[in-house]
Amino acid sequence: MKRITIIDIAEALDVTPSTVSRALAGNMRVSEVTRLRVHQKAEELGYQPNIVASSLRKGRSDTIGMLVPRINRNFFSHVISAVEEVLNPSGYNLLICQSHERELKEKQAINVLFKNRVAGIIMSHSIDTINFDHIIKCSKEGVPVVQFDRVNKTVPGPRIINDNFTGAYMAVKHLIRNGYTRIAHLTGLVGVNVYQERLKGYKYALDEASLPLDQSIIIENAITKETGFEHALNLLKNNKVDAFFCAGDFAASGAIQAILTLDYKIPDDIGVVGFANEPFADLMAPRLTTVEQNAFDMGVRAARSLIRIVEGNNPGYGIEEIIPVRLYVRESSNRIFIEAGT
Amino acid sequence: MKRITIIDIAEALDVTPSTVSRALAGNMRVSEVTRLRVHQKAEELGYQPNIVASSLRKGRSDTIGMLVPRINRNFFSHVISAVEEVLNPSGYNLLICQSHERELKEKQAINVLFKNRVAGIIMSHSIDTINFDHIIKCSKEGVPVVQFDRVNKTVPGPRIINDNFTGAYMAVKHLIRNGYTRIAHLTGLVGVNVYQERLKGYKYALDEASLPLDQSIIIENAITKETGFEHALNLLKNNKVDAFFCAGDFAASGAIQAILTLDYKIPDDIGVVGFANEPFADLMAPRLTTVEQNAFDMGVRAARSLIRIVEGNNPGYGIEEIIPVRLYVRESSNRIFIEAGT
DNA sequence: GTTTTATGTGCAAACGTTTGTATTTTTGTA
DNA sequence: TACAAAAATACAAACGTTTGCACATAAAAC
Repeated sequence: MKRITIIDIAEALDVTPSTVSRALAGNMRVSEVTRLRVHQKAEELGYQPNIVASSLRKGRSDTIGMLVPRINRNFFSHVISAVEEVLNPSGYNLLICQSHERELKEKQAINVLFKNRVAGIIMSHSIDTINFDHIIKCSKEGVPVVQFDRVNKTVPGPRIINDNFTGAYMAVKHLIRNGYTRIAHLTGLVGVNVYQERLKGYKYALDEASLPLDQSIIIENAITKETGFEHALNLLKNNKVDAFFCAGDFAASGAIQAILTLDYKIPDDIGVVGFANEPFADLMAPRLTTVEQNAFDMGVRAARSLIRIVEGNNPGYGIEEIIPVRLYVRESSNRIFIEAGT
Repeated sequence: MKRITIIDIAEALDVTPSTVSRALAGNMRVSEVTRLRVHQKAEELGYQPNIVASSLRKGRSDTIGMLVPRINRNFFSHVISAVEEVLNPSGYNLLICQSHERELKEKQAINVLFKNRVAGIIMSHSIDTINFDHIIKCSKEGVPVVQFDRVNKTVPGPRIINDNFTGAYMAVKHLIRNGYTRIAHLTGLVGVNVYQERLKGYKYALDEASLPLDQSIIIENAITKETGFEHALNLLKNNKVDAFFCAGDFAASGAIQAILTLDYKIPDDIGVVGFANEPFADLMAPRLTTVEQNAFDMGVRAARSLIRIVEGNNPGYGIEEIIPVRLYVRESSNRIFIEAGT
C-alpha cells in the first residue's frame, strides 16, 4: 500500500525532491519546463501530497479546530456549515469536537485540538464553563481563538455575536405595542452573555414603556420545551402574566403548549415571542413570532476572522463583531397586524 | 512560541527521547520508576504530544474523515454528533467536509480527506453522484469507507441504512387502514437507494391491499417544502388523490400547506404521512405522522463499524446493517385513532 | 565464578515534506 | 572568449515522533 511521494517523482524525472517540492508549490525558482514535467508526472503517478508531513515540516497545519456544545443543535450545525463553506475554498480543513455543555469535556476537546496542532480554533463555550483558563492558554500558546455566540471577554481574540440586546428589545417592544403589559421572561442561565444581553434588552424595553419590572416573572433556567411548559403553566395559573418573551424557541413552544392547555387564545389572550427562529417556528400553529439569529452569517464571519488572523493580516485582539438580528412577526403575538414579517 | 517536545523531557531527565516515547506510550520495556518520572516531568512542563509528527512516523493517523451532503441538515447533524460521540472516547478525531450535493465537490472532499491521511471515511454520497470511482478508489488505496443512509453497493465496505422499505410500507399501510385509497407519493430522485426503497415499500403496500398503482400520482423530485406544495396543489386541484405519502417531512409540510390552502380538512378529507420525523413534525398543526430515521443510532453504528475495520478486527466488506424504523402516528393521518404514537 | 537470561536503556534511521545555502548551468555583456 | 550576473537545481538539515536493533546492567541458573 505504498503511496507515491515527491521522491518517486524526483527519481522518475532525475531531479531532486526539493525541486519537485518547489515545482508543486509554484515556486518561481524553478523553470517553467520542469514545473510542467513535475506536474505531469505527478498527475501520471497519481501523486497526493502528504499533508501530515507538510504540516510537520512547516510547523503549522491547515486544519482549523471547531468546538461547539452540540453539533446537532440547529443553530450550531448552521454555523459549522457556514464555517466549512468559507474554510474549504481557502484550503483549510475542519476538525470538529463537541463539549456537550460540560466544562470538562470542553477542556479535553481544546487539548485534542491543540495536540492536533490546529492553526486556530472557532468556538462557542459550554453553558457551565466558569473558568476560561484553558481557552486563554490556547490563545497564549499561539493558537488563535475566535469565539462566537457564547463568548467570554477575558479570552483574547475576536468575538462574533448577535445583537442580543436589540433583538430582545425589539421583541418586548413589539409585545408592548400589541398591548401586553405583564410580560414574563423565560431564559437560560444569565451568567452567559447571550441571556444576559437579552435580559438587558427586556428590561430596557419595559423601562422605556414605564412598565414595572417584576422579578417574579423572570424565570431563569427555563430554556427547554419542558421547563418552558411548566413555568408557563405555573405563571398562567397564578394569573401573573399576559405574554411571554422566551430566550429560545423551544421554551416558547412549551409556553404555547401550556397556554393552549389552559384554553387561552393566542394571541388574543396571551402573546408569545421566541428567540432563534428555529425551523419549526414558521410551521407551528400558531406560527411563532421570533428573533432570528443569523447562524450562517455568524459562521462566515467567524471563519473569515480566523483566516485573517492565521494568515497574519490581523492580530484581531478584542474585536467584537455584532451581527444585527431581525424580528419575524407572526401569529403568536400579533394582535394588531401592523407589522410585516415572514 | 517553542513547544515542549519529548526531547525536552529527555534532556531534563537525562535519558533519551526513545525512552520518553516508550514511557509515555506505556511500553512495558521501560521501568516503572522512569515511567513515573517521565510522566511527572511531562506534566510539569506541560507537554502535549505532537500528533502530526506521531502520525507521520506511524504512517497512520487517528483522524477519521466524514463527508455528508450538508452539515446543517437535521438528519446529518445528528449522525455527525453521534459519530463524534463514539469516536472521541476511542481517541479518534473527526475531520468534516460537505459535498453540497455535488459530485464534483464530493470528489474534491474525498481528495482532501485522502491527503490528510485519514484512517477511514464515513460518508453519505451526494444526490447527483453517478460515478462512484472516487469512492471505490479510496477504499482500494487503503482508506476504508463506511457508507450510511445514501449508499452504493459497488463501493466496498459496510453500509448502514434505515429500513426504508418497511418504513414506507408501514406508512402506506397505515394510510390504507385509515381508509385512504388514492395515495400520492412525493419523493426524491429514485436513483438513490433511500427513495428507491421507499417507493418499493409504497408499491408493495398498495399491491397488498389490491389498490391500483397510478404512475401519475408518483411524483419524483418533490422533496422540498416548495415542490411539495406545488405538486400537492396540482394533484388536489385535479381531484386525483386523498392522501400523500411523502419521502420527506419538508415535502409533507408543503403538502399540508397546499391542503389547507384549498380548505380541505386534515385528516378528515386528506391524510398526510412524512418521512424523517424532523423536529417540527411534532410541533406542526396538524401534527405530522411520520417515519423516524434513527440518525443517532446510525451514527453510532457507522462509527463503531469503522473503528472495527481500522483496528483490524474486521474487514467488513459488503456488510449491510439495516436499522429498524418506527412510525409515529399523529393527527395528520389518523382518522380512526386506533394506533399509538408520540 | 562464569554463563545465560531478563530487563531496561541508548543509538540511529525513518516517516515525507520544506527551505536555507551551496553549487551548477545558463544567459547576457564586454 | 571570458566573466559576471542571473537562473535553475542540488545538497542537507530539520520538523517530532516511533521503533528495530544493539548494548549494558542486573538477576537467575549452572
